[in-house]
Amino acid sequence: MRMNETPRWLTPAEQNAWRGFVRAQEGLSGRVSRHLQSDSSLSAADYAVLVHLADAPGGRMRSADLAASAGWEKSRMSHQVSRMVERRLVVREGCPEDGRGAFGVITPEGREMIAATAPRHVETVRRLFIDPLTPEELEVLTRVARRVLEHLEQRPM
Amino acid sequence: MRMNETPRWLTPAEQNAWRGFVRAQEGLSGRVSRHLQSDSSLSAADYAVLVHLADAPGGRMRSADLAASAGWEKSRMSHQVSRMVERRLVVREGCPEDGRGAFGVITPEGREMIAATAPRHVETVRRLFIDPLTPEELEVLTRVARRVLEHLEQRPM
DNA sequence: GAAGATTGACAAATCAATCTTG
DNA sequence: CAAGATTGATTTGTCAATCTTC
Repeated sequence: MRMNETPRWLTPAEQNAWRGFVRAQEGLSGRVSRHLQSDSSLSAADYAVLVHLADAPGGRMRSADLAASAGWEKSRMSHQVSRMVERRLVVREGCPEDGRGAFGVITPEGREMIAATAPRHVETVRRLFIDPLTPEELEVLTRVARRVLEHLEQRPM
Repeated sequence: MRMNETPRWLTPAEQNAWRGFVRAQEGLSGRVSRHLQSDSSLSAADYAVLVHLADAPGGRMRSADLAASAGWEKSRMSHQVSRMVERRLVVREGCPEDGRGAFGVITPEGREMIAATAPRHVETVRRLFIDPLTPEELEVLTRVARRVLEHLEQRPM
């Protein structure tokens, strides 16, 4: 358990990177969510689900795929979809080939909602995230994100 | 309201940057939280509060400062502190100069907790976040985070 | 019994409303 | 009545347990 080794503390620069990274994303997501909510009564979670479904062929996806595409736990997606079903943004349908499977399917109301919301949402993201950064910074960020995500996937738990 | 302008959609590269940024941070924070939780029964939020208090003179901070230092809403911090008071990690104390004010003060138990937890936590952050990135990337990330945060602060709401 | 998915109980975050002192 | 802070109601997320089909 290596209890008696001196830990390698983070340098101030490393701390700034870590805390800044976390806080910048939390701040951004929070702000974007509030804009979304007040413009459209959609949460960021609602929006994410609708985007993925709208892009999918037939407006439908298997639960597990939908969860994976958003990077969420299955149970989180299931709760989310349940709430969206109540608001008629989505419906559930069984899977003919595999009786265990289930589809989430976007409704016409869901499509209307996202069509009406997307333009302002995109503007918000552009204004708060894209605009203040240079193209090079965006590129680095993309690389970094990909690397971090791959690294996480390689390490189970 | 500019309803009939065609919105400037995000390019694929811009989408990747935005989604990647959000997902990388969510993935990282989630993983780090779970490590923390299983190692120590502290949540990431608990840890953040304890770190700030432990660093502060007298192990104490005014509620508003504590909230600001974590970048949280006051009410979130208040709920968080209440839960931590129940677990004896923190106590509340009144402010002599200003009767409205309140301090959060770390307890000896709180200090023990964080001292015991910090080494493994730091290792986790290093392994998952610092190690897979180059120093240049960390630097860019820090700059980007600072810029984004400043940009957010300038725009109220 | 394992895969696919949902449920229920609980913990945490958000928002508006409230309380108290200046 | 404004500032500092907390509370309560509601929504959202997490974890373990369950249900059903393969």
